[in-house]
Amino acid sequence: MRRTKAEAEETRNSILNAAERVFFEKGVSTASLDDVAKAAGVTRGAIYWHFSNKTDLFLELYNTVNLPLEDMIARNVVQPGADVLCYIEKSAGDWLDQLAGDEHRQRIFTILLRCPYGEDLLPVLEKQQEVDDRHTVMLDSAFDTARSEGFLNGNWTPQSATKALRWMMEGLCSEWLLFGRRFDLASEGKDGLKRLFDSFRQTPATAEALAAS
Amino acid sequence: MRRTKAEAEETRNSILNAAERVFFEKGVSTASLDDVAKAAGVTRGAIYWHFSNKTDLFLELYNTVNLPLEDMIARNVVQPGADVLCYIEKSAGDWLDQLAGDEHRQRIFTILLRCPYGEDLLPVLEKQQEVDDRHTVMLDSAFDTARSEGFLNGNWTPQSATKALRWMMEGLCSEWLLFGRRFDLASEGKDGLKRLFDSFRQTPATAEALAAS
DNA sequence: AATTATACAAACAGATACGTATGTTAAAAC
DNA sequence: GTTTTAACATACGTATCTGTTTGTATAATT
Repeated sequence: MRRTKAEAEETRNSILNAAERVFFEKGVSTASLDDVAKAAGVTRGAIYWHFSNKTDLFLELYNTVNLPLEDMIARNVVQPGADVLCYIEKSAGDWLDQLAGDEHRQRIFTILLRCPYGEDLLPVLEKQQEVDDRHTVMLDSAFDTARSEGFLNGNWTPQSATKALRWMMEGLCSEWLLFGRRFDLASEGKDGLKRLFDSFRQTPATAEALAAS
Repeated sequence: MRRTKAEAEETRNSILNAAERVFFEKGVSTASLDDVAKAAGVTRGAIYWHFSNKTDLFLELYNTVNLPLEDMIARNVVQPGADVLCYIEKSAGDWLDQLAGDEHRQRIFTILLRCPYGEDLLPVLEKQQEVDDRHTVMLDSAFDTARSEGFLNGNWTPQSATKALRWMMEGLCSEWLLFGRRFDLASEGKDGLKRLFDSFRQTPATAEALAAS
């Protein structure tokens, strides 16, 4: 029974939504296409009509959330004049808020964390690395601006600050997502960010006091 | 052809070693018991003799490295008198050295990071959480000693320091293990630890200078 | 109005992978 | 020395899962 174009797009989306839920609950490799089909209320025929196989379905699912992901990073552009460290901190805090409030994003991230990157999903891994690398470069330059403007404490270099921030964010999100969200991501995360950025910062008073001692 | 007890234990170990390699390369869920058997130079009959199924094999594999894991944590006991922060930092650095130098441990950790914790491997996840919780408690008390002895900087609490350290370690190791060991874990990790612990520390001179300002 | 192409469902064939059952050999036990 | 039993290998049946093929009803095309 042929559906209209809009209906077809609707089933395609329902398949993607079902795949997200099923992949999240059972894992990408153990979930079968029949599981996804049943969860979407269709048969495997519909899936094979819209996607070529499970890997393709996973890649399309990844692409649906890929753009907002990169948007998130693009928002990290440095606005001249303002305190760069405050800006980076706020940017990271916003990221946490977004993740904490968006179950869709949470499921996708969890799937990506747990998925077995074996040869066929290699493009996903490479894209992840590419995004991470670009993010690292932007953070590096932002922290370098902070340093040249005298905001960065002496025992941090731009590169070390970038790494510390990235590692902390990664560990924070990993523990929250993989271990059952056992704490408040936004509040505890932003508290940690505040303390870390306080150690990044160097108030003029402190600098003078240290120089005088 | 019945083997002697020592030979049987040998094949059992070879199966565990093969399982470690195969699970690491192909992922736990996609790897078949026949893959493990071929890698070990035996048939599936041998595996089913020594283990009841794949989940059991995985659990046994997990148990073989579980003891050294907990040893690592037990080494974190607080030695009174010495600088507690230095002790924690050295302990974390030692952990990184161990991981960087032990491919066996690297493979196990990677398997644990990527494995799909779905119902049957739930005990593994729970044990991980239990170990993590004990580790957190020990770190909390250690940082609290540091605070009561005046070593901890004012903008860090014992709990926040514990979390920052744990998140940084987790993010550091995750990125190194899951993304192809693209940097030097020991040197970069210990450098990050040094800077983080410098921000934990509060030298008497700094404290006085701050109080005078 | 007849034809065609679309959007699926249903059926089919092939390949694994699993668990078990059975066979086989040599070490232990007696 | 015979029996037993441990330590596997081999063979078997079965349940998925996958990819393809075929069927089919209806929207779109003409």
